[in-house]
Amino acid sequence: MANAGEAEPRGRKASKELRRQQLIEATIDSLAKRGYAETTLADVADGAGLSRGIVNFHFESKDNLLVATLQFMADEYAAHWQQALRRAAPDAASRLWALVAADFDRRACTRRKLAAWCAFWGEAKSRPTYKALCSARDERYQQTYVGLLAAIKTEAAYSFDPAALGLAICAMLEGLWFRLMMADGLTREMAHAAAIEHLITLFPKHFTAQGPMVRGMIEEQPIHRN
Amino acid sequence: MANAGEAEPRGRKASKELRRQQLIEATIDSLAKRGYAETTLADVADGAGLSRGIVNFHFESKDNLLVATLQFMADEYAAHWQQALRRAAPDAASRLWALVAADFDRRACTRRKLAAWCAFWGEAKSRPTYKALCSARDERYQQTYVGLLAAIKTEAAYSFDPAALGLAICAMLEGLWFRLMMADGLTREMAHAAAIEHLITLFPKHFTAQGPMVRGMIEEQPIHRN
DNA sequence: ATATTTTGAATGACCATTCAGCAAGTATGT
DNA sequence: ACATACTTGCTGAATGGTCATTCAAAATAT
Repeated sequence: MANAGEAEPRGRKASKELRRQQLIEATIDSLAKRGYAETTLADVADGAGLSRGIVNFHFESKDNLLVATLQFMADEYAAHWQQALRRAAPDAASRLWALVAADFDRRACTRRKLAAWCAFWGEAKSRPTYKALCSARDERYQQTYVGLLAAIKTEAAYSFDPAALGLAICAMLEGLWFRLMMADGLTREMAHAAAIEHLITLFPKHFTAQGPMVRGMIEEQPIHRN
Repeated sequence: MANAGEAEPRGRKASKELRRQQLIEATIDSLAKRGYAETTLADVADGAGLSRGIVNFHFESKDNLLVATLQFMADEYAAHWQQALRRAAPDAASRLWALVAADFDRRACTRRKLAAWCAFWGEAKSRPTYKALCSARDERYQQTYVGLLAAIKTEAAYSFDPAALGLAICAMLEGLWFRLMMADGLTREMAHAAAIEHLITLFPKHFTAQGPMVRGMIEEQPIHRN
């Protein structure tokens, strides 16, 4: 393993781990460009600038490569929103706001990544391995929302059901990602704005267009974030 | 063409149109069971109980069959929600309620259909024909929502942006369909309940758990629908 | 020298598409 | 009624192309 902080060796000296990562990136490219059904090992190898047999050497099979790719994207996504959560102010409103912002962050929400997610989603229903990976991704995420919504509910006189709203909000965020793929005129910023508009309308006591209100400061100055 | 109301002829005498429909249904079955990438003409033909060459005889190519299938599903979906709209009471709240109910209606929202939609969605980004058909489906639907939301807004003192909320609500409904595929414990009824919970929380002056309130009757008895 | 990584041609499986022929129906003539 | 020619729907074996996978040899490391 190369020392952290130093550049990895290139060319032949590339470590096994680096080569695998490189092939995973090429796979995401191919999925985004050609879709799941049209993604071939030849295309992945070409994308990585390597020869035809390389994937089977490092991953044994095409299927392994695809699973590893999905695994990587799921891990990366989880790390991203969990970091956003840690960095947010500790109150529920701020955390909720940060989670939504993370979903439309420039790093997470690229055409390339969305298209790759989309490709896996399409196959997930009929491939138990994909389905399990996608479900695991969603479940923890949704539970986090439900927890935050429950906290928000106790802070003000709302009467919603946190479990139902959590499901609906997660579905909305996923749906917005999806529409970013499908609708041509829709931008990341517009989708984020729609999600925010939604939060504000749902929880007028916690959010304004400027951001979340912090408990104890309600009716005072709203805090602007991001 | 057979007389309306009479049974179509079977076997050899089946009309061209009936045969095409039969093959489209078999295609939806195959997409739902095996996913897009694994759907073969042999599987479709077997599913229809016909021979291997049959699809090329009636549709020229696999691609034509898939486009015809997507077209059929899109038309059917549009007819379904438009009928729900016509049958609803004329006020905006009732119409909105009816649209949401239509999305989770037993006829429209079957595992089979959802899975087939899902299969197409996964490929839509990289296939312009699919993308155009899916987008056309979504656009009119979303515009209908935006119109109803604008009407609701004028009826009461809300301050939301109808365009943004319309987008978000459509995304939520699509996302819920999606989750019905992915999350194992989720039922049609639960998803519908989550969508309703959402409407109630967004527009407390128009909806209760019992249904939409009709203008002029507000603060009186809510009307129960469906 | 030995081990590891990479190459790229060969292999074999799978699958869409083609098409010659068969079967079932329909029209016309006797 | 029957026979004949013609049309249409259907079949399934053959074809050719694409692609994952294998592997012997080559290149590069230690």
